[in-house]
Amino acid sequence: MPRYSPADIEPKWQQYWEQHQCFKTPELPTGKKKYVLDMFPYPSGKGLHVGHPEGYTATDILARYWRANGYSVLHPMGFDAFGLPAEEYAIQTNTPPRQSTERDIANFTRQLKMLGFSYDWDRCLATTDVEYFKWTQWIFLLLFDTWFDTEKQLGRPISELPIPPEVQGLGEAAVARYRDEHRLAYQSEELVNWCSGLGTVLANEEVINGRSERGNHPVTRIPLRQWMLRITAYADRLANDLDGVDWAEGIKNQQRVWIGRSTGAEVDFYVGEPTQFNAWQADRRQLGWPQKPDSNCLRVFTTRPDTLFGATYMVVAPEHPLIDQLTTAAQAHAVATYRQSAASKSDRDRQDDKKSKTGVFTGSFAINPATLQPIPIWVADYVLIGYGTGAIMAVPAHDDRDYEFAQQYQLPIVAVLDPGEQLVPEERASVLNGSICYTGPGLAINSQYLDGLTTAVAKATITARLAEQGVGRESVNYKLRDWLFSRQRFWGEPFPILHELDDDGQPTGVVVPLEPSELPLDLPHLEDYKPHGRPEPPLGKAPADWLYVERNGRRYKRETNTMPQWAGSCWYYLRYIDNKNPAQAWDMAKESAWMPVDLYVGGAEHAVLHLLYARFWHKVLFDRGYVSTSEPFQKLVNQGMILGEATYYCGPEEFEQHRASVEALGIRGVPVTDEENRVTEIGLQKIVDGEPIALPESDTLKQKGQVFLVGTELPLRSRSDKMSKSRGNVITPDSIVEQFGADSLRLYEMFMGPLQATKPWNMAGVVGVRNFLDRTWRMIIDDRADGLTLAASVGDYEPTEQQRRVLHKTIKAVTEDIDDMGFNTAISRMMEFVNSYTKDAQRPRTMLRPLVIMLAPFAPHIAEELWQALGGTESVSFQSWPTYDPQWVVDDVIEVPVQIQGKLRGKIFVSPAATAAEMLAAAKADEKIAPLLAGVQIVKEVVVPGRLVNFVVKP
RNA sequence: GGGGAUGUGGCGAAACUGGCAGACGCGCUAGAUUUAGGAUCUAGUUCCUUACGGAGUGCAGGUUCGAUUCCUGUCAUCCCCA
Repeated sequence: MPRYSPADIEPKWQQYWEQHQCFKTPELPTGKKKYVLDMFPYPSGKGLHVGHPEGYTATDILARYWRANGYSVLHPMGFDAFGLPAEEYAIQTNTPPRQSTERDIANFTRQLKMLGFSYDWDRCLATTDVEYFKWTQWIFLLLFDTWFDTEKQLGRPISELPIPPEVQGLGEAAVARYRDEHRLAYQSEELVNWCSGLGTVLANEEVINGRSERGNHPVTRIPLRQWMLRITAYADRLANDLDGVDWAEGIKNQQRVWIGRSTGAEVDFYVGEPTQFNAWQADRRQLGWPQKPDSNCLRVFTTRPDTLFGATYMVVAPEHPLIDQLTTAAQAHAVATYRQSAASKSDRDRQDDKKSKTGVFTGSFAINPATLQPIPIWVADYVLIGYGTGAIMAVPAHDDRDYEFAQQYQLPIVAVLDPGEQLVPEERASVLNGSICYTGPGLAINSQYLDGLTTAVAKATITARLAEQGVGRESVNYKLRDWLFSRQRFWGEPFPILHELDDDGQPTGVVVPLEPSELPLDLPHLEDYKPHGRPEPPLGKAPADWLYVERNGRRYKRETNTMPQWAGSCWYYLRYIDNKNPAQAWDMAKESAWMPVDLYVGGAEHAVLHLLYARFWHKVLFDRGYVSTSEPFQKLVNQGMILGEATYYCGPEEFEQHRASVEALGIRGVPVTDEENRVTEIGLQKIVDGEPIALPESDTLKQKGQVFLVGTELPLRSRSDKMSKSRGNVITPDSIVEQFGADSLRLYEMFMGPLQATKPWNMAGVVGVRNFLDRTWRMIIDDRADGLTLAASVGDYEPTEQQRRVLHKTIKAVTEDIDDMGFNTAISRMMEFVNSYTKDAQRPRTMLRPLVIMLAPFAPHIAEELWQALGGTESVSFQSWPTYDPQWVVDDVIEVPVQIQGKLRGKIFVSPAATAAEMLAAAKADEKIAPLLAGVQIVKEVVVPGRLVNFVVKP
């Protein structure tokens, strides 16, 4: 086998690893352990994208490196296979989803194996495996069986929930209802984005301008019974525990923002009969703050209770339950019309600052508990039912959105805060007379007992005052909402839940969970699982023997919603630990031996949702004693996006100017327009064999620091875009492996730049790393021989000092770089080794072997082949990582720069151990430096041993 | 609009804790060798300048003997959220 031929050696070694079970992980770690995890892929029909192997190669390098350093390494892979795309695809192709999913998984598996990752494939799983989702259902039952003890900040079994005596007195059904209200998994009527065209609810992100992103169907907001998970109960712990994990600050911050904890106050505004106000006030003063507001008041949450005196009107969300009560007969029509129009807008549209605010007056008034003055109540869609209480007190002088709304509808604006010196006098005056809005802190004015207090003190003072009166209390609010956990789709985990039916077949409202022994509950076979335009899920069409269950003489109907795609990915890292266990989700001894995940690598697009949901489940499992750590992922690294190859552009004017000469070259311009349809630049394409292709780099010429189209004066710019089908710039791993080999793909993806950075693909760069592998091959193998023969220059020679230095420096640098995940620089160090050894006519075998061991994590196939050629008998994967000898990583003479006034003027050669005095003497004696120092006064001598000498001089 | 990240040759990038800017790779130039198909080897390659030399890490300042690195301001690009 003379030449390096990845097509021959790669499948050979992949087969070898599989046959010899080289990467089989022990059930329990022996000694030190590392759990190295990739975010598992969604197996789409398109196959692997070059973005996938980027993170997978990084983790594979570390897994192989840690194995070589004596760790037991758990490095598994699986598939996140439930979800809408698979189902849509199945509908389109008229295949059962399980069938198309399994085909896609098979294709992904083939592609992953082709890249030589050292996964323990025996631990592979898919969220759609019945034996897997059995335990997803089991965890759901655990969530159903858990309530959150706010005092102890702990999830506890529902059997331990204290039942208040008044509930106890109402009988068993009331107790059951009370429990249901406190479970972490509960049912509730929620407003959802319902799209009848697609026959499903949509996430907010899938709704644009009141229509579905896919298919442009109208979307309406309707209330629907949904399963919810009480993630908000864990909000504080989810936020606080971020302090203890090693994640990028940016990601932690995104999670904190998403949780969005804010402290403020809840305040009740009286909206009842004005004559009864005094009585209500007296009642409240006596009875205190009620847990649930009575119907005579409107409860708001505000982060700025200090501005209560400036609340000149109120706004309720269009979905607010009190609207009918608040709307007067005269306004009824206007309010009804408004509510209808608001129903078709998404939350996102409603919060859009660019659009003007809309609203209508309800006709009724509330009493401001601070000023005791009546203020009008409006309905407006800039207030969301899902945030806070769905109603606000509007303080137009000190809130931008309230200000804008007040301007639009001529509502009064009263300043209750003096910004003082923080604004210039004219602006300050405008704030005080209400002609501009100020949202910062200041001193309270026009606020009776608050006057003169700072914002912080005023908040505390008024909150305490309201609490005394029983009309307010301090409160914490979160932007995080409870997790809407059900979907009206077929391709998801069925809920292990039964709904009791009465004699007429109607649900009684009693909900019964399945016993764990009844799991798994598999999906039924459905001939027709397509959406039908009504909110009833497709499982409603399941055969009666699946849908209806009888037990203890009662009839039950199964839950027909399914779980969302996120469910399966919330705990897969735990199942890998013990994926074959038929009796439990995982064995706890194994769990505590392997957890936490030491390194988790994946795309930043999952920064918030997946990681937050998984952490939430993990904390519940922790509280209930099933896992040993409170956080699942110790270190998280997000790989950057890989963009398509750079394409060339020029300005529209320049293009027109050179149009004739450009077109003469067979190159055409494609205008690129902005949102307003203006041409911003011209993309360039070359016509080759009648087909337009992106302008190749070889048609460009650099000159005087600029790039021109070759043969013209047309200046070019280059840019890289995201890979997408529509741009036609998608690069597939298959084509790279076919042309260059898996080792080249792995190496290139790591050599491109730092793992976390966004990087453009460049085919020439792949050629570069392939050349490196070719050179490495020729450094060791005789590429003219027929069999696998060592090159003539390789032998059992005594290494030179230079060779030893190169090797030991390389070991040091590569080891340190891998430890910091600096894979690009680790590769460049190995390139330097090869460049150096290629020049030597005698290459000692003992020096080459460590290099091959270091190359193995990056390019495992060629490393195995070279290892064998160098006389290795077992897999290079089992070799210990080389260590360096400190005496060989320092040179005996080093070059040190000599500067005058900080400018490089000469170089001296000294021992690395040279003292400052020796370096100074050598510098002054240097033939370039000496004349420059003659006749000037040396003001200061700066010497950094082993680094540099700098003279500060005065003429 | 808010939050985050990033700006270094023609391109991808490197630079430890403030100490020779551009390692390594691509591309390009010249030469050698060979034409077995992105071949191999050697030398050069930040820009300006014939040279001496000068300038240079988005831009404008600051701190320092010395700044890609620290500070202030500013511009641009990308990502996330709204």
